[in-house]
Amino acid sequence: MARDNTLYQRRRPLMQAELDAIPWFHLLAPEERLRAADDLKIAEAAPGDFVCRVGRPVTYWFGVVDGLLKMSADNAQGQTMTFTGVPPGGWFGEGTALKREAYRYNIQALRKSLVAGLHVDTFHWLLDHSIAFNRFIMNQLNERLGQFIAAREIDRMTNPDIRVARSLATLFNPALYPNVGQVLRITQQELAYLVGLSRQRVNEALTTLADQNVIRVEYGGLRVLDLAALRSHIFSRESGS
DNA sequence: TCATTAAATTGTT
DNA sequence: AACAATTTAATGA
Repeated sequence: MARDNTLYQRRRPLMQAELDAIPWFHLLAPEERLRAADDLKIAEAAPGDFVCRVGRPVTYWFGVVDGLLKMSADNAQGQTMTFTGVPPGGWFGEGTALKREAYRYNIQALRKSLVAGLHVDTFHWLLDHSIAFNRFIMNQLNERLGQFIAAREIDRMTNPDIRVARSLATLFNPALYPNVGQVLRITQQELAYLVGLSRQRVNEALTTLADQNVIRVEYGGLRVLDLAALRSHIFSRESGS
């Protein structure tokens, strides 16, 4: 498909407000910021557009400025397995960028999104020059490792309510997605795609979670009231057991 | 700014 | 999967 080329064609430099939406940018020293800002590109991705594909050589380290992306991979049986969503403020691909290898997963826009890219060479330059940037990357790798382990656990769970809750918890991870805050812009349909359930079942799970004051359902988004409960609470659909 | 209309999203069967 | 109800976004006076 010619679809992922459009991302290249529409890219442009970032505006100040978009730079402010990059969590690691303000960690840099002035001269490092100049270099980063000079290299950073941004492009709009339409729903279904690929930001990167499995097997392609790494050219950029990507981040979500606005919108919502889906991280997935195809297993040996040819089925698509979704790892996680990437909400605003999330940066990904540092593992493969570090090794200059090929992408190990597909990243696809779930809705119209603004995606920023930092060239791998600049990524390495920042690693060589900024301790703060190194700390950011280290923390990022550590958090994501935890996420992947959690994702495996989620996959083994049968209870849809818990699956939805845990998946939501990863999206509300403040370390990885600092721009999400208390309210995550995501439709129930989009969440259904991420979790692998029907929209109806997701709607039912969200209602249950809302009844327990763990979240609040809003139009076009969700507000988290109790993140710890989202991560760990055992939900019983029956009345007080 | 307000009223009307279309589109998107949600709640329910 | 389909439908109605609700919320938001877009349009134009």
